[in-house]
Amino acid sequence: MRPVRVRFAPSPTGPLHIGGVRTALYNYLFAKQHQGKLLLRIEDTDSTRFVANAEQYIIDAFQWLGIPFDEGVHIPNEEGISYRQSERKTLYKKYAQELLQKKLAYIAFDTPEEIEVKKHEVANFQYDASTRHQMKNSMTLTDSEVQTLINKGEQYVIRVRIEPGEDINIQDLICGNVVINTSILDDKVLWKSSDQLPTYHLANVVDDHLMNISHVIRGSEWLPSTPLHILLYRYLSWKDTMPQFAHLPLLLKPEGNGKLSKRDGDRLGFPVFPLEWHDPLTKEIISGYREKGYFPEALINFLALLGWNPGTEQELFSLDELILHFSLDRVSKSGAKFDFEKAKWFNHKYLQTISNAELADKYLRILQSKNIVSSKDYVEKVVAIIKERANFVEDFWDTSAFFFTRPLTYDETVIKKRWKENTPEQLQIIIGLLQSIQPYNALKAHDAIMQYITDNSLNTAQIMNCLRLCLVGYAKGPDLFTIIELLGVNESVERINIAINKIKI
RNA sequence: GGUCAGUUCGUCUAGGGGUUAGGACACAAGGUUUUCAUCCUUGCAACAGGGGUUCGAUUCCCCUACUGACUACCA
Repeated sequence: MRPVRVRFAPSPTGPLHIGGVRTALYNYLFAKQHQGKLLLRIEDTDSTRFVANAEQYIIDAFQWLGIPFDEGVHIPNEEGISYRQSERKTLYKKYAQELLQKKLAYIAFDTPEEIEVKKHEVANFQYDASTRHQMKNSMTLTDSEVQTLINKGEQYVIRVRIEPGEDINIQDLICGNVVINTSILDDKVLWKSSDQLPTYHLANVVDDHLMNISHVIRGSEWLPSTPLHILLYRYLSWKDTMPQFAHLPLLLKPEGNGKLSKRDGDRLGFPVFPLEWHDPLTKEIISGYREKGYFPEALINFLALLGWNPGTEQELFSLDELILHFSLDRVSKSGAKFDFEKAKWFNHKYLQTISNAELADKYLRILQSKNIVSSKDYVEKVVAIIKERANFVEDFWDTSAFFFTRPLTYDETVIKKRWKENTPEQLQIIIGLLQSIQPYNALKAHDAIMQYITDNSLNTAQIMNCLRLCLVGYAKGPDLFTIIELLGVNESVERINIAINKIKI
């Protein structure tokens, strides 16, 4: 079997879409599984849609995701090969010429406007074998007429010549056998004189051939144009080394129907891009998974299972496990709706596996931005008891702010329910208990307070909730005795005193 | 309009001629807890419709419906 070489070939027209991330991921998994190579090629043959930051964004995104490429636009190589199509433009013309010589392509002078007119005149007009004789091209003009027009500086395109009536068989690794008849194909433009650039179809086939691509794994929107690509491989006498195709199902909107699009994310409140995108033109900032607090491993795990499954009940996979288990024949044929809740669950699972030290470092940065000074040791202890209730590091503050700042208000409903006339004096006794325990820790505090409650036949829930109210400000959160320990005796006592003074019934 | 493809719980999916159609997310209930979460347990919930083939179809075939992609000098 020939060495596996696959590519991810985005067009730098904007931020990398999450569907593109999945396509790249599947390419990566497939490549690694077969000890193959993954290439990053930039398909920037449409100068009109070029967006300045897009290429760097794509590179940064994969850097963050931890998907490395073996070759690509961002990786220097000794041969001086460019992986950017705009820099390979001279290459493509040669192959267009070859097709011209073989009479498998022809020159056409019809302007876009003229074709537009034709489309209005003729219903379902298509530039193909049935109509090309009515048009202005090298099949209707003589060689000298063509030459004259070119000499005059007339712009032209090179169109592939497709003859009708042939069934083209696509042996797709995911979709199976798909047959498309050439009669429905049109004579696609391969190359344009105006900018000296090829269109996607020519550039893609030429590059895949020259780069020795063994498998083309791409979105299923390409399936309909695959017959053209197959024809091109044949026309250029590359049929023997034609890559195998695998067309991935689309990612769909979470609600309703249709392809997941950029606007869905903002409308529904979740990102559709890996990283935050700063639009150079509109100055708009669109959120990304990284900024929302997703771990790249969690996003990858989630994406991997969206359209593929191992056939077992395992759902949590490391990247290495994905490489081991991934296979194209277990990729589903139907589109998958994007389930944001499940993505959060994956992140929750990953969060639990990360060390307290590492999480503390992340949390420390958030605390810093809130001008809170704290020791790493303390933050680590806080993280240890709150991480299980969080999906994101960004959730930490909401559930643990009281570890760093004193409560400013006290939950009214808790006061109403739990705060009695004699509560202050009970709390005074608890202050005494806290000040007397040696050593000062959660266990000792627990024993002392529970002893006090049982000795005096008090209502546990009432005492505990009032105490929590003093320390936290509301009636939820982690184990109260752990809070007492972490806060320390002085802070705990201070907070109780403040609360006794502030809370009036 | 044409071509191609797809359709199993709300969502992601497993399964496949005979199954109580399995799992996960979400949701609900119960347990645990001083509280809120977590966690555990349980529950809820699906083969698009119609024809065949067959002893038997969700599974195979056909039709219909629906959905999607494509139908650019965009990728």
